[in-house]
Amino acid sequence: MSSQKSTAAADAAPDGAGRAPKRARGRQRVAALLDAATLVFAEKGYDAATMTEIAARSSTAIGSLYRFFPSKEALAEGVLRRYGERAGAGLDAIAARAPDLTAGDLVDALLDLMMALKSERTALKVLMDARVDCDNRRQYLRGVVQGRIAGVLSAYAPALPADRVAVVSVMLLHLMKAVPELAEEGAAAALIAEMRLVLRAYLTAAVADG
Amino acid sequence: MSSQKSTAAADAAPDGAGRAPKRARGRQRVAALLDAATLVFAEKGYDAATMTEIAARSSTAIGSLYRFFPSKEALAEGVLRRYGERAGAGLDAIAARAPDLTAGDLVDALLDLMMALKSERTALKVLMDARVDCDNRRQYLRGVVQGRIAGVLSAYAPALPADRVAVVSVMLLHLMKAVPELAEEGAAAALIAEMRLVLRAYLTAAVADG
Amino acid sequence: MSSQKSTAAADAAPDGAGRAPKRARGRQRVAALLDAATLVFAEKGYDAATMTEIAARSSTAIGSLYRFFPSKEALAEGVLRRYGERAGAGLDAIAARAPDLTAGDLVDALLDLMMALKSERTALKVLMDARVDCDNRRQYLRGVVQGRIAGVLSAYAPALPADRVAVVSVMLLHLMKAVPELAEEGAAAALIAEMRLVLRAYLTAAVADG
Amino acid sequence: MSSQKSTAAADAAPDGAGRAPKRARGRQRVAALLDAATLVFAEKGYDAATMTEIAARSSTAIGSLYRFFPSKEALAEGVLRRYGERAGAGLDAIAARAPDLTAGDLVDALLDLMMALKSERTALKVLMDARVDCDNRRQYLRGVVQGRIAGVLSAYAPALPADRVAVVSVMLLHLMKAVPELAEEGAAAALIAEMRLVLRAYLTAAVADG
DNA sequence: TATGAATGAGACTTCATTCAT
DNA sequence: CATGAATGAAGTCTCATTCAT
Repeated sequence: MSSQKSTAAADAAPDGAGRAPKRARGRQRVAALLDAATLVFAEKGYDAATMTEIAARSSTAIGSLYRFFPSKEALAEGVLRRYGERAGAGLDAIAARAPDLTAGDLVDALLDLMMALKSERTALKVLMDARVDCDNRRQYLRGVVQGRIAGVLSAYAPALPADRVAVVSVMLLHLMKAVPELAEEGAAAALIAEMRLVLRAYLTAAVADG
Repeated sequence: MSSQKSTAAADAAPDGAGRAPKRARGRQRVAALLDAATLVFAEKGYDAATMTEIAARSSTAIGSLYRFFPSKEALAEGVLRRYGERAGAGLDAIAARAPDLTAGDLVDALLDLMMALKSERTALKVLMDARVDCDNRRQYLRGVVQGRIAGVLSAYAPALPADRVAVVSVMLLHLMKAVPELAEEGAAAALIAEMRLVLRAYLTAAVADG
Repeated sequence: MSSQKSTAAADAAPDGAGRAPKRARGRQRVAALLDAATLVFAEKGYDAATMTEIAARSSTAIGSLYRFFPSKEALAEGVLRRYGERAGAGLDAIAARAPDLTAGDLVDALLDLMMALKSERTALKVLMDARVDCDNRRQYLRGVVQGRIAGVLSAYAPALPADRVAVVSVMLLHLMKAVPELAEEGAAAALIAEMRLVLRAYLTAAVADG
Repeated sequence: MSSQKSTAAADAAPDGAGRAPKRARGRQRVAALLDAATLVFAEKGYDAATMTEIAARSSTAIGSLYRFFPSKEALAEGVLRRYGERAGAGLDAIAARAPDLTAGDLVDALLDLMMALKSERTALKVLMDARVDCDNRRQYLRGVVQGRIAGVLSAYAPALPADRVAVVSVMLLHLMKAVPELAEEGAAAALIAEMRLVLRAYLTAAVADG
């Protein structure tokens, strides 16, 4: 609103309202870059994906891509981080409702979340498999998501002892990882339904035993 | 009886006894190459793995690697094929014993096989995800292993209707895929035990329902 | 008038005058690459010529060479194409003057053109012999040059029947091909003079007979 | 005739008659190798021709090829040398008959020889263009053939002064070089006939002038 | 002596990253 | 700050040549 003077004479108003649009534009750009990166990583794999294609897919100059993400690894990290945020938010939302859910509803909620993040999951798998930022990022993400699932589980079954929560939540995460792949098999619907049974049976048994 | 060939692929000399050593050395070399390739693919991923490193790890000149596997893709196919053979053989052996096994024993047998193939499984995952020989080999392997699992299931529960066998065996495969990853987590032993529970519960329920 | 661009391809900036320098530099770079390629192909032959040397000779990074010519074959095609353009232009110019020339003058003009293109001719020979882009480019070039010579001949001797034009122009082309090689022999001057005699005699006889 | 004992017990009679068959076999082998080499060089060009293919085409083990020709360059030199011998012999034969021939007959004889050596000429061209054994062999061959043509010319026209013989024979060689290429054009027959005219006209004029 | 598996230098090509404009 | 041409390290693959059998 306040300025289209994108090229010259833009160095007034150092902070307050002047740079807001700039920052907003930056955010949009970052989002577009992450979208494109997620897409291309998922399609081609980490190594085969090229920075040039990612830039092109988001209509960004390659130089600008490097301004926001100073390396391919940083870009991958960005994709991973955003996934972590989204998955975390989804899991937190489920955790909030967990106390009032039946086992079946809880499983449905988790499966729905998984399906919603399906495209990002593919990119995620590729990036985790690529030996990129192996230890730092991987640990982090694992921790974030794992911890959130533990949170959901605790909220759902407050009586479950901590050691069981740890084991069961890891198992739940691993079981849910299979969902996006099942969704690509021939009989996707039947398999997802079957997975719902598996999860519900496991969850019920785990909570009862605990 | 007369040989010390310790490595693998040990169907001994059915040839004219003339230049057995030559062929034997070739087989050893191929096995060493596949071992190294499996290792490096698992460590680095398909693209990041370099033919040079695979050659070096098996103490082979790069030219010799290319004599046996004329391209990186062919090498990946070799790794996949060998995995298919080993997994197939293991599953067939289990299928033979299946009629006499309890659910718990069957699950144990499957888990043991999975653990035995653990290192190869990691390479397998990477190679299946890589956009290599996508359709031909992937379909084939999937078919071979999937079919073998269906065979095991049929042998174990002959009364299970065909459509259930199909769905349940796909689900079993996907569940077992998680095993190698679980084995790399912190509390590996507890997680494997937990997976045993999951599988036994699912298998029992599936057979009872069917 | 305002420019020092000494190299070639000097059809000056018909663009929007905005980023002329960028395009001009590209043109210069392409010209330098083609010059170096022509030289190296001529010296070493197609296969023995290395992209690395061609890049080095034109003070270009290997990556830049590949930006302009995405493969060795494309580079060879570029060399061929430029030769075709230059030879075509030269022959067209001769055709325009042909009606007013004596046989001797016409032969001189053709020989002069041949000598002017001498260095490119050597590269051309090598590239035509190489089993590269065999059919497409080869046919094309042959057609362009052959057709232009036929044009010169028709302009010079309009009464010559079409079938004779075809045969005679092919023969002229083949005779002229020997010129660059003669120029590298010991007694170059004498041989060129001799070739002038051969051509004049043949041309005169052919036109008279026809 | 004297022995079929090709495998064993052939090490008696160290020199005289015993090793004759061995030597004969060697000669055959060399001839087969040169034939294959000529063929493959002509087909693929010097660089693209592989020692392995040349060995295979002559049913020779690669190691044996290297026993007779210790390098690819040596093999090329062998091909060139044999061509020189054959062309030299042919030209000598023509020289012997030259005094009794008309210009037309002489040209016919030369063209016939050229056509007879056509396949070898192709290999020759490829090898001369490849910058192999550039100076030594090339000079040699050029000298041998050039000298022989000069011999033919002197025999045909004893009155021609030496300096003219030199120039005319070089020109004749260069004109004849075009023959194999003309033979591959569309209207081969017409072009060969045309070339006969060119050569006869040039030869007649040169002898008359001289 | 014949054989052909083994060797490794070096070619073509790609692409992450930089920096002049 | 944006742009995208330029850079060069590194990867896959070939093939002349050697040498153990």
